[in-house]
Amino acid sequence: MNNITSLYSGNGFGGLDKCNNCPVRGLSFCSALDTLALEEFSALSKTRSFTDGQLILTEGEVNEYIGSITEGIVKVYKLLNDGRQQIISLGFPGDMLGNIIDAEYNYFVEAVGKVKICLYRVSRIASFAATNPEIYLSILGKTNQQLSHARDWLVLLGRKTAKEKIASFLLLLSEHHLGSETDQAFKIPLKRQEIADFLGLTIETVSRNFSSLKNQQLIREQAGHMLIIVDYSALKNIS
Amino acid sequence: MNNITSLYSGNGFGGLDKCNNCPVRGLSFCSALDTLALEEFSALSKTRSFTDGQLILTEGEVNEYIGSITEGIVKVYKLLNDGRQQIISLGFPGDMLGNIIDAEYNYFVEAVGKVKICLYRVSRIASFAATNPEIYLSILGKTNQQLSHARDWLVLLGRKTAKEKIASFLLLLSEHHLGSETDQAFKIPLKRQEIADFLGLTIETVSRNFSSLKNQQLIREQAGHMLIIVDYSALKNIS
DNA sequence: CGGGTCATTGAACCATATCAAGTCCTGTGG
DNA sequence: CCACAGGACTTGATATGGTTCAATGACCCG
Repeated sequence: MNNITSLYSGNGFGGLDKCNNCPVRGLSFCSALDTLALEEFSALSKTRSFTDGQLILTEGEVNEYIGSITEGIVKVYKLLNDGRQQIISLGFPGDMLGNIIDAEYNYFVEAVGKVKICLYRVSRIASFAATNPEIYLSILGKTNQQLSHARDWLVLLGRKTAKEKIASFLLLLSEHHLGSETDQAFKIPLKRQEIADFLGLTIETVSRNFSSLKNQQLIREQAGHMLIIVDYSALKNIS
Repeated sequence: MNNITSLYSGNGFGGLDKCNNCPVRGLSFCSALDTLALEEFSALSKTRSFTDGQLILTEGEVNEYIGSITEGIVKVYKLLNDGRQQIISLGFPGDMLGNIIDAEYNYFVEAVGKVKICLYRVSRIASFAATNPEIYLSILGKTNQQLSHARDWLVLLGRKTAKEKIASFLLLLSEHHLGSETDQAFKIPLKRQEIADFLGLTIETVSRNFSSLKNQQLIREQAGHMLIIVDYSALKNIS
């Protein structure tokens, strides 16, 4: 076992330095806290790292932690009995993982590349909230955002064609500027099979539509899955 | 205009009687409040009724109210430019409508049959929460539940076949026991077109799969869209 | 009874899945 | 630095589930 539970151990160094240096300061659900509350809150956190493909949370496990992604990308997915898989969401830096409501966690969460997460015990959130109820509002905000994204994806899965799905997916990625600051190229973090599982397609259909967009000169792909959107507005129209 | 905004006017009679007689007492997000808080909270509410097909909330409107469904069913949906429609969720008694986070509301909500809703101004929730922060946790719980349902539906839309979708839909309805207490038959509240828009299918495919399930003797349909699930476990297997 | 909406059914078509090669990367060991 | 092995991706041929188009049938309400 080297999932979230077994890795939660030892003391974090806590304190405000940790938060002030945090790459997602201002994005995470903790960002709503004032300086005083943040100091107290940060003492409750532990930072953990995961490598590509590592399982972070599992369906059915006791829902003991929530976390905030500080670095990297995760995929959240569900499985059907026969192995069919649906990726439910991608988590980017600043996104919240887990929830403080359910007794059991209901999804699989897996690191896509190198990932760092700032973790809190659900039970400690409750006691912290006794004096800092605004943390609930903040978590509610993150949950509401996830709901909004999930519902957008419902429209995509239910009513969009394969090409529209691919275009929407690329635009989603481009919003998260995954490349260097200077370059418009960004890395596609998912494999074709994962893209397929995210868009409700097969790997072949994904591949064909990538090729088609390349032929239409709307995108270009470079070594190492680096993508350049050549015609942004055309892609937007398609989506 | 006779949507939610224009109908919010006049004084509710408030007080605990209202809540004690409420058909969704114990289901709604207000149920977490203790007697004292509930009395205060209920004074903020107004009850409004809607008839079949009436628009309750609109995409783009100022997000001024949240509500709790006390009677009836609503459909929450999104539209694409070209008119394609996806129903995002069905709201049943006890379910929350709207949110207290966003500045604008992002969906269309329409009454399916006769509907009653208990309404609160978002701005009043904020001031109420100053002394009763547990209301946030309660709203968070409802939001989390909606997220969970949305994610289940992502799997359905992305990875299930038409027949699996229909079976899942019928089981969803059966969980909400829409019929009389004594009878196992329940009413299908949606038209075929609406079912199609919920499941990401066409009306014809929905119809064909209903027929097929009838031929297989797994379900029966009576006058007025009353449905009987003959073989519950077979339906469960399919889903 | 008659007109409209809603639902069913049939036939043809098509977007996507499935099956099957092949090619291109990428990391590894020599 | 090259050879090679295995996985990832692409492309082609074929199959098929679901859509589309069209006609008919059932039901409800005036």
